[in-house]
Amino acid sequence: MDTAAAGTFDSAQTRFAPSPTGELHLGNARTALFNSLLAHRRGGRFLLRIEDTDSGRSSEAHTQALIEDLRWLGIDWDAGPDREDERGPYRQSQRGPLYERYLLELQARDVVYPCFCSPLELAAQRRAQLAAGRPPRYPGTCRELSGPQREAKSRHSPAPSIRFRVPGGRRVEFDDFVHGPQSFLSDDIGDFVVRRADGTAAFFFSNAVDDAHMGITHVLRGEDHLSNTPRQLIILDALGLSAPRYGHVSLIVGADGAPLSKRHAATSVREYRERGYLPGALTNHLFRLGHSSAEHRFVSLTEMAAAFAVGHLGRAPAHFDEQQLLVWQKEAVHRLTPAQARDWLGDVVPPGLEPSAFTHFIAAVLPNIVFPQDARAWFEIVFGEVPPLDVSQADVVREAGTGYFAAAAAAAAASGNDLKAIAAAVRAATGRKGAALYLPLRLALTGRAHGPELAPLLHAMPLGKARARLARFA
RNA sequence: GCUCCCAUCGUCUAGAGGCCCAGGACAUAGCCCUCUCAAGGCUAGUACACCGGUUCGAAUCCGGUUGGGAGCGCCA
Repeated sequence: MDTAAAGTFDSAQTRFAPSPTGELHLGNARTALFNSLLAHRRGGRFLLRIEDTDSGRSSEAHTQALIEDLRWLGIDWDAGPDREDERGPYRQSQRGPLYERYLLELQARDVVYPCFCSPLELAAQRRAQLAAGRPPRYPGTCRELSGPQREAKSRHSPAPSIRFRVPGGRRVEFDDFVHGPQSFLSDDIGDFVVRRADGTAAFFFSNAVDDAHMGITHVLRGEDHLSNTPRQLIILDALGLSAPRYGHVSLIVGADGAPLSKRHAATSVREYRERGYLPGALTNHLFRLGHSSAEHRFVSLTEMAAAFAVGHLGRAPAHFDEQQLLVWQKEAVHRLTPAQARDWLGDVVPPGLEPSAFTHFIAAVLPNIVFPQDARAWFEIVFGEVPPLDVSQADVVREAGTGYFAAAAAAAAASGNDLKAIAAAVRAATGRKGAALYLPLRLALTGRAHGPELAPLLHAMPLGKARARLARFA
């Protein structure tokens, strides 16, 4: 879309600014991913800023969980709450003095004013406006209070909030790097709160001030912020701070097009992690949600950064399809090294299993499993007990005959667990070939008609165990 | 209600007026390979929401309709 403008994304300073009020949501994870890719694409910096001004809803536990989940995904930041630098602190709860300073400046110029309306009054007004078919906007009750009126109010009202006096009759324009030119009328924007009654800075204010202060050049965020962007532009303008470029990606929706919720699928990174999904599966899926790339292979974050194309960010909502995620999960599983697989499987691995036995086992089984749970059955089959055959399977084995298995067991004893040698011996003894030759072997050895390739599976099996399983039917 | 965003195969998407009776990836189906499943190879089907307009020509531009989404919070 903008090959000419692509250069303007070099050395992008980006950030991910979550609010630690819950688990890392898929949509936020994608935002974090895209921002990190945008920055690391061409020598930029990516920052993590925790927006915890709402002390009631924010918690340090959530902050830690957020950091852990981002790390798990493989996303890394150049500075953040755990890696402070001169532009920090990276927790908004610790940036109060900065906000206060800017607020004082606005106060001195009468750009903001105290609002004594109570939350109850405001809620009632909103309901009334909505009921009357009008936009629910702050009616400006405290906007033009005189000095004495304010003093009178403040005597018998609790602490006021501070509102921004939105100038009338102005057109706010900006060029969204995803959606193109945008234009809003300031008359459609009500005076909004920049400081809560408890003294903390509100989102529009702290978020905009921090972006400017931290040198953020590109803000890539969800489309839910698009129509609020003018407020931040107005704030920045009043403060004389330069605004970043904004880009708004479409939201992720469920299969039915409705906002993604528990009803459709798991919505947090943590849940997928607990269900055994690999980080690469999630990042590869997210990479292609609302973003298109010529890169169709399973790729690393580094490769993603190279292939990330701002001009190919989507404007239409992207459906989250678990079936597609599953494809990446299989791919991610297939790519696991034995050591990584052992970590991934965790306590599904039988305790005390020798590393070399595990390596042989995992080489055989990995192509056939998707989740750790799938490996459990194969551990049992290879190192534990073989499951009983069902009636039709037992028929196949009986039909093969005792001579078949006598030859197989003898070959197993002589050759070790070499499928080639065993199959050759059985073929010589019975003249069987193809499925008639291999299926009874598979059934006797694994108790199942389907499964991983037989040769490597057999190779992973303890020596005496394989022979004994064949001898059962001799 | 007002403001804003969006609309191409099942899904993710390519597509910036002729290169498109629409391309790719994944999924699906069939075939091949094969001891089974998976993998791999080959083949197939499936989409420009609708209605008008502009134009020699529209998926692409304009208007409307419908449908979806967001915002209008002392949430972020």
